[in-house]
Amino acid sequence: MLKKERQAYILHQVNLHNKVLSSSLCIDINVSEDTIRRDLQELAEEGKVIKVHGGALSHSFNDVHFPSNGVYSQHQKKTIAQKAISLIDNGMFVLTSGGTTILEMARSLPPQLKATFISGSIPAILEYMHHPNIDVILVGDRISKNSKITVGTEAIAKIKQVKADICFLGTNAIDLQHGITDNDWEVVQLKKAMMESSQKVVCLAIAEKVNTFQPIQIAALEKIDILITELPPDDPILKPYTDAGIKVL
Amino acid sequence: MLKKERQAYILHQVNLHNKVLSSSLCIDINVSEDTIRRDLQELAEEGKVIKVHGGALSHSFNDVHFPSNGVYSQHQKKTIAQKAISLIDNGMFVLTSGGTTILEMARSLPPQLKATFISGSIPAILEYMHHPNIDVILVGDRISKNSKITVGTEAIAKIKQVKADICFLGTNAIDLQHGITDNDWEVVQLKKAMMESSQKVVCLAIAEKVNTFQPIQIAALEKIDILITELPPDDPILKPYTDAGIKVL
DNA sequence: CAAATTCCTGCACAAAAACGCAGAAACCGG
DNA sequence: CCGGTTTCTGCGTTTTTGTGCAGGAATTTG
Repeated sequence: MLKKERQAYILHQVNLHNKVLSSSLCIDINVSEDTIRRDLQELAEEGKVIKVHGGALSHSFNDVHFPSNGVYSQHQKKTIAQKAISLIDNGMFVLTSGGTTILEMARSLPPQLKATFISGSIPAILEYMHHPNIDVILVGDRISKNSKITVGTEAIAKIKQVKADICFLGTNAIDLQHGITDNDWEVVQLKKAMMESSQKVVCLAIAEKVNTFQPIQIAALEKIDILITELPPDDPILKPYTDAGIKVL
Repeated sequence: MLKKERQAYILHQVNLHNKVLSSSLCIDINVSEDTIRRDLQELAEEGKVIKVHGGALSHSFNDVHFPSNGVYSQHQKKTIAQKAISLIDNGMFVLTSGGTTILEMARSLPPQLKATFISGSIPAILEYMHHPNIDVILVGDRISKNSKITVGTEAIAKIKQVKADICFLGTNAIDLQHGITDNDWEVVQLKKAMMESSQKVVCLAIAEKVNTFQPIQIAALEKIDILITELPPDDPILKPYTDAGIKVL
């Protein structure tokens, strides 16, 4: 990996997460801690980041508010993202839906991962594009402006042509009775197609979405292989899902 | 293998993968590392790539690309954008390529315009998405990270299905002898398809691109209907194009 | 205040760049 | 066809750059 490339990656991470730990960086990129420190020092001299003990901060972080946590339950989503990423191996074909949890996953992908990601979500695609080693396939069709993903028969047809290894669904609602449900007809059609085109189906859901439901059903519980929340797998809330044969992480 | 040939290959690799290692290049092409370095140096001096220790990077890495022209030439591009927009009427189907000039046009679209825009350029799509009255169709396929547009046979096939009213091409080089030319093979294929699918073909080019050429031809001059630059239509530089039957704005 | 990180300095080693040079190929004007 | 020039390429050698490692100093944290 080239020096500039590495620094671009660091900068990207800093701008996304507002902070970065040199320890986690040197695991991600797989270089010595010294190299990371030298990179951070250079970036700091160019005024791109603010160097602090143990890592670096984004410049915008210096300003007023303290946005990272709380508001969008970002911390929980990061936990979920980490678990999800452990399921991805080099060379895989990965289908993803849209949504903020998926976005968090996209941002946290380790840079040395080589895989092919397929999606119709514009924000997710933007993240995948920044990644140095990921091939990106964009599913085309009409764009739904409020969900920022491509929807329509063309998109569904394209997804059906794919045979992906794994599929990650940002989940708006899941419960025992209705399975996974959502409130946008077109998004539901897409997610159905994605599930059919994948060997494994993984649902990402923050705990507050568990045991809630929405008007339209995407699929019954049996169709789900893995469920990921920010809670430990043995949390009592998740027990019924484990009992239903779903692997819970 | 000829020098020019080699450099075109290098450029293509950079445009595809965003980076090249000089070590891998000299294995691929089977020349000494010195030759590669000299090629990279030349390309860097022409501003085609950014040379770094160990290889070269595409411009999209460096945050802002200053195209030899100190001030971004944004003013010229705004002028071009205004002229281009005057060609769009309500209800039209509009095909657009990528590039900064197209982007400037996308930003300047009047909010009451109701039309359908079709493109594979991610930055352009982002602009269209923000527009209140425009329907956006995204052409899907593999994403070229450097040019940030979708490329590949799927994308071309989709474009060929379209019958658009007008097509706007961001133009890298145009001259009397070679017509419009470019340096990325995959982008060239796309632009060709777009021209064939449109009733009218409009080229947007800042004046410094006029009377220059690149290795790969997109189309001869005769295929162009309208040429837009920031200069007044009667500027002597543009006279030969008017004589060739092109409408110049 | 004590333990654990993290940071800095100097150093060593490897990879890549720069430089000068020489042989080979292409070009060109008689 | 030919001798001279230019361009291109590859090979050593030297210089620079990038990276990791070991130690001691500085800092955070409990």
